[in-house]
Amino acid sequence: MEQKPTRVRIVDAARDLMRTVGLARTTTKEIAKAAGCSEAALYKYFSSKEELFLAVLEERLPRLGGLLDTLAADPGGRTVEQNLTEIARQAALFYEQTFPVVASLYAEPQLKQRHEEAMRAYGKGPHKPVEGLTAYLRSEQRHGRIAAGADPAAAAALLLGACVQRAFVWEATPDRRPPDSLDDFARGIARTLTAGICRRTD
Amino acid sequence: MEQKPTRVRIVDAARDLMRTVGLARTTTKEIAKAAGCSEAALYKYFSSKEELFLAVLEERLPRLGGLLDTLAADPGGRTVEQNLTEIARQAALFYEQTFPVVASLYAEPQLKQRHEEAMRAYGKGPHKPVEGLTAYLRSEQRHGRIAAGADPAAAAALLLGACVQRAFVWEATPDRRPPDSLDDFARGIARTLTAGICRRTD
DNA sequence: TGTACATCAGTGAACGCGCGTTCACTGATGTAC
DNA sequence: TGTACATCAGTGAACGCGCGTTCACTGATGTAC
Repeated sequence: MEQKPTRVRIVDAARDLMRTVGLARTTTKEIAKAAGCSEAALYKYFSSKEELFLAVLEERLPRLGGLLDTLAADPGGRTVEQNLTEIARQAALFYEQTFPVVASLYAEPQLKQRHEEAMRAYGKGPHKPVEGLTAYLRSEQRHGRIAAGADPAAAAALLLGACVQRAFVWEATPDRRPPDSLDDFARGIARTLTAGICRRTD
Repeated sequence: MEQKPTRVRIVDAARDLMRTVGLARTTTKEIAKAAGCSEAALYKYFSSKEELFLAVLEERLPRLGGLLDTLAADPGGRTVEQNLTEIARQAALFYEQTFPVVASLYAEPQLKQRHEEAMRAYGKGPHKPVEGLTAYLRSEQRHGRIAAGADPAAAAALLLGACVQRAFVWEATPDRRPPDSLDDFARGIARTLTAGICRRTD
């Protein structure tokens, strides 16, 4: 059985612990134990614990950008509602993975700020999905598949907001699970967003 | 100048530090300094630092329940869109205050879990606003002011999700501020949610 | 083919600091007679 | 009115533990001649 390089094992271990026991309880001792090396080895690859955490954030958090950018360029042969359903699905999965780790940075504002600076330098960040989805909706608007008077930025905030919310609300609940399946959720919000809830006169 | 009771000063100081320097850097020494008492005094009122944090969470976090419950009982003489605009305004303010503190609990899962258990015991929790708003929308639906085929739960998730998202997305941005004013934001999402974004045939 | 040396990934044990917590104490206020 | 004692809010200084970090070291592998 092949053994992964030590650095990879360290970053993986740190990410796993951040997710399971939380940022505050993720100690160098535990990371080393989980990675199967000595604590001293951590400092051969990272100059400090903070640098290790930054590496986790930069190298082990999934992206959401791709899907949105490709859709903005080419909506494919699907309806707007179908596309929004798929976006909601992907976004909900993305935030489910990402949110607990990113949220815990609020406990360490210095780390949070360094992470944000690093993201900015690469043109990433939590505002990118909203901007990407807004761009997609605007392009649909130009093609006439979305009402001319609609507000793409508001629509993007609504859709992605619902996905973020889903990631954090239902954990605090007794059974720790959302009340509906991911597919039902995605279909429901895509449909509601496209149709609106007001009473139709026709 | 009247001096507040020591216990109040301690809890206030802890809350302020949690917000400014973050949960991880909020030490008993700093709390005592900010409250103008000795560290030993903290232990006259709380059996541990964790108990003090729980007191902050239970006694110093604002609620959102009220507005939603009263609206569900009596929508007043306003349109659905007007009510949703006001809800969005209040919710955005609420999450702006609440989110940084609650998010940081992800760094301390044990504290997070104890807090959630305490909330459950009081019938509170982050899912309450969604349920409250869903209830309000359902009552509007019964009164025929919302389309019979609409999905109140999805609509509630969209509206409140956008408010949560607003609280956490724009902090990571270079200027740390949302691109639009609170009023514009609230109006935009309420309008988009009621009207929908799809092209009308009429 | 053997030898002397260099490089490299990783370690065990220690270090010092800052943290949450506790201890023995103080000085002010209340109370019984 | 004075005295002896009890109660109470709060303190200064210390304690011990766990943490991130560093140090001197090892054993394996590569390389020059």
